[in-house]
Amino acid sequence: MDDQQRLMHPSQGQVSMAGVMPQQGYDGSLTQGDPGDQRKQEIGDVLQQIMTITDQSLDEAQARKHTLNCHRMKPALFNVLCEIKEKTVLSIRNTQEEEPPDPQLMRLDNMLIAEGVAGPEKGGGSSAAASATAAASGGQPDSAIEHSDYRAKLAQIRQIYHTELEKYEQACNEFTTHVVNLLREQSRTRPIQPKEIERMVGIIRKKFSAIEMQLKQSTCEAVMILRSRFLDARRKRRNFTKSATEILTEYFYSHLSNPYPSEEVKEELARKCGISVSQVSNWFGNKRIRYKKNIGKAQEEANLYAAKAASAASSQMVNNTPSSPTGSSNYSLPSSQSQLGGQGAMYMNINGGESYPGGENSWGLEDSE
DNA sequence: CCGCATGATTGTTA
DNA sequence: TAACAATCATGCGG
Repeated sequence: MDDQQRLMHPSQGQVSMAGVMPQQGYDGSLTQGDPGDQRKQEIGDVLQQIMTITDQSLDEAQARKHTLNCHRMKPALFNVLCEIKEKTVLSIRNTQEEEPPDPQLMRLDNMLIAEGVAGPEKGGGSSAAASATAAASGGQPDSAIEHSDYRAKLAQIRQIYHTELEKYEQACNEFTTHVVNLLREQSRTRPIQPKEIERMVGIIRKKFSAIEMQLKQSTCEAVMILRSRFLDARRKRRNFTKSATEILTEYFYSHLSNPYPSEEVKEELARKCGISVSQVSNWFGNKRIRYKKNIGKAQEEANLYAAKAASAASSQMVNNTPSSPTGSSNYSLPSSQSQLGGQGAMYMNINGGESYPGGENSWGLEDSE
């Protein structure tokens, strides 16, 4: 409050000087003997009273203001103040310019809107979380819980953000109204142009928008942390179900010569396993690389699935191995599982103990199916 | 709690 | 652009 009052007083010092010194007498007389001195004294007193107004209690000030306003010299003095003001205000006017919107603020705004914190409500608070759960549960049952959890937290952030924003807004309005009223009140004693009030309002708004920006910034941070905690799948990695892993592994080993499922197959596998296509792609990517890295270890697993494939295929197999066109993809197993026909056998490809899966021609060029 | 398994991400490459 | 390779970060059994 005091700040604002003082802010609006910069001209007072000048006024007291400029108003008194030249002594633009109302009767034209300049520095004359007694009458001039007396007038000078009077003006000095009036100015002194104006200056001390803010230091006084309200009642006292009110009374003094009243006497000041009724003072016979008030109108004249007021005119002088206006004149001086006119000169000084010009310089103020030039200094204030419309600055472009802060890019930082725009970035924050955009992000908040993108995250659904600011801007139009996406479905409406808690019900949004519920509907999101319902929608997601069709596809990925596991992540649906995470998702709704995330939504709930986001809604929480959103609520806090809006509450705070509202608070600021209210405080800003209250403060602005207060200051405007104060200035209006003061404008009876000293010259205050509407433009100045506007400017003051602008200053207040700017201050409050700076606070708002801080709020936005911390909200953004909170959202980022939330995201990293909930949406970064790495943090919430879940192993696939046993059956899913089994399906994938089985496919992998039964297509070991070319473990690159097509998009359609990936979709099929994804559907069977209850995971996404990209997860299937990830899985095969990981599997291929890890198989290559450690064939020795993979052999155990390979044999297992080979046995499975064999038993599954045995019903259809009569005599010959169904697919052994060249030596390319079917390698015979060293010992115990030697007669595991079909594709199951080829993962035992032994090429000098080197860990490369297709020997001289690594994966991809030949397909067993 | 440690170490390995494993799903996901990131950067590079052909 | 998909695959690869390296790496991250969590899951989980001992």
